[in-house]
Amino acid sequence: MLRIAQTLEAQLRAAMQQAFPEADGELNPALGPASKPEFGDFQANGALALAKPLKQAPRQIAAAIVEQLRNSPEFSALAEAPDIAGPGFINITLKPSVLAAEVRQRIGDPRLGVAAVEQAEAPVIVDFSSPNIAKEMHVGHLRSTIIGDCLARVLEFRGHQVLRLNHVGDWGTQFGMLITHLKQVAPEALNTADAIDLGDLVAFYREAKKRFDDDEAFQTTSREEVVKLQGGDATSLKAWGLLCDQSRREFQKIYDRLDIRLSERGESFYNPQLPAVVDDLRDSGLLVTDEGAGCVFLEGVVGKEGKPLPLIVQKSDGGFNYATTDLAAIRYRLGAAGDGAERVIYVTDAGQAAHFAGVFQVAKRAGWVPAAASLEHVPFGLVQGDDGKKLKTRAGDTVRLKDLLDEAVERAQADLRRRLEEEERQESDSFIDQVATTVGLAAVKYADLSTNRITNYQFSFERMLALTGNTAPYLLYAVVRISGIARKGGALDGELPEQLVFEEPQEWALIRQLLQLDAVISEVESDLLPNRLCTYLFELSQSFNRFYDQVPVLKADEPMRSSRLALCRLAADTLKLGLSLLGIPSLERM
RNA sequence: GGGCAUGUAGCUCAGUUGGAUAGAGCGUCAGAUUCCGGUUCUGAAUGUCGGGGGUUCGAGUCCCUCCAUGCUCGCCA
Repeated sequence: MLRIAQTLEAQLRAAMQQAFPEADGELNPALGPASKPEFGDFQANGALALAKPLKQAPRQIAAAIVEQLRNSPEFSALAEAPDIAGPGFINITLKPSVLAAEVRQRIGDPRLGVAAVEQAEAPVIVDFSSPNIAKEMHVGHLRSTIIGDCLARVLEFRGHQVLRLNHVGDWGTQFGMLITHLKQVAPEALNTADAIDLGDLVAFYREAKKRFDDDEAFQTTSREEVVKLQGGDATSLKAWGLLCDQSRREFQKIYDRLDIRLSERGESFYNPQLPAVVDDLRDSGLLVTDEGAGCVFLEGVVGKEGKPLPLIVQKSDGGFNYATTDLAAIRYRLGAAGDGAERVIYVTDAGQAAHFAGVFQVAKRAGWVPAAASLEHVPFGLVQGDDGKKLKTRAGDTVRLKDLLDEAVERAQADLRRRLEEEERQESDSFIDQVATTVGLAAVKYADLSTNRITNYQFSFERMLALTGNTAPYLLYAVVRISGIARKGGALDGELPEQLVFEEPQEWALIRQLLQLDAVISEVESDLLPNRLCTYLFELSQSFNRFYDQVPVLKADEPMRSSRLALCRLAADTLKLGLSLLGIPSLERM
């Protein structure tokens, strides 16, 4: 309905201009969706803002605008006569014939009325997931991976050329630590593939980190090891390559399971560009050496004792750090010699907000950000347990992502088996496996996506797997119900009747909901808030269930039967598309 | 101490450029079922939108202040 909204907006603007030519320039219809169904489809609040400059009562202004609209044949073709309500709202209700025509247009359309961007222009980069090599993926990677994938899917569906980049932590101090430690305790791991398994590697990593924190000599050796690696030392590079390969295969198992596609381009990719980044900063006069480190002092950010806060781009030992890498990445991603992107989206936890603000500022001051390009940090909150604290295992360890997904699927399966028993249903093991896997993983994804990402999020298997409420199972069930109608003889892809006939309020409510899809997707595209899409799909499911409960489909007479089947088809297609944009596959039965 | 974020019903959370009587789910209570999968639907109760001030015709939304919680503050990422 975006197209209709745009048309109405233009008509309202013209009506305002005709009614109040003297107020030209500040006329804004303030058109939005109606705040309640009883107010119609749209409401225009523009009359209220004009009260002061025009020195007239807002209702009087609204009346003058409505008068113009009534005289407009173009407006009358779209909408009923508008109402004036409250202090001066103009309520607009679309004609049933217009809504029915919109429905008809969407049926069978693979894009369901969602426009694609004009041209495949410069790419959009979504930087997400980004685990660290030599570590297992844990609950801390969950949100970035799921949210980033969803945003990428939405942008891709809109027709953007999306680069899904996995900025893995495959470089830096951590490798110095790990390689130094392994040289001493498990040297075979540094020249033989898979000499030790990943679980052990993680344990070694923990030990190395502990030594690094406690032992100054070890710290120095580790730093030297980093410099060797960054300098291209053959032995170090080989060891590094082996560790990366091993981790990469483990990550891929998780990505395959979650159906997530990513192109790996780790921190190491930017290594050759780091000296040039610092040189550029020096040439542009931004670089200051302070306490032996290469710094760019940030504008508008004050640290302790009123001193400006530096962004360190070269450590006093000559090494580079993550700020340097992130700057190199920006330069490469936005630069014509690199990706030439127009928008770069970083999906990382909110704790890094200050870091990105600093890096973005320096990149802009260095002139690496073209006017048309944008850098956006998409922050999200912590995953917390039921106790409101950071999620941990009972033993107090970090929760491995694999274990978390396993448990979700196991719980979904136990729940399914119990229900099958209660209902005395017989299903094959492969059916049970497939449904439990889909439901379990869908529940994890949906629970994460359905809350506003900025706040912390309380993780609860029980809540996310619940069959009622705003959960993945509830949405999946709505799709299953429609499939049920198809199985019982309702050909969903049958010929459309000459005229679609709708007469029940539940049908109109469902139609209005269905026609919101394009507006919701465009909102997610700009605000990068997947929970808006979730809310929409949940409300759509509710509208459908109300319709399903109160309006018979298969038993109805023609032409209502065909019209209702068409609504079912559009509802199923919309739900399936919406779920797929969340990264969730649908089921025929469950 | 500085910066950023958060604070909305018993619980988990929505609330889109400031707009009509602040919403939903869960839970609670009361109902519905000859019917396409009841994993459903209908209805009820529940609020100092953290406190206080301000701007405005109008504030959960913007500004100031205070309180609480979390994150962060120079060589990890």
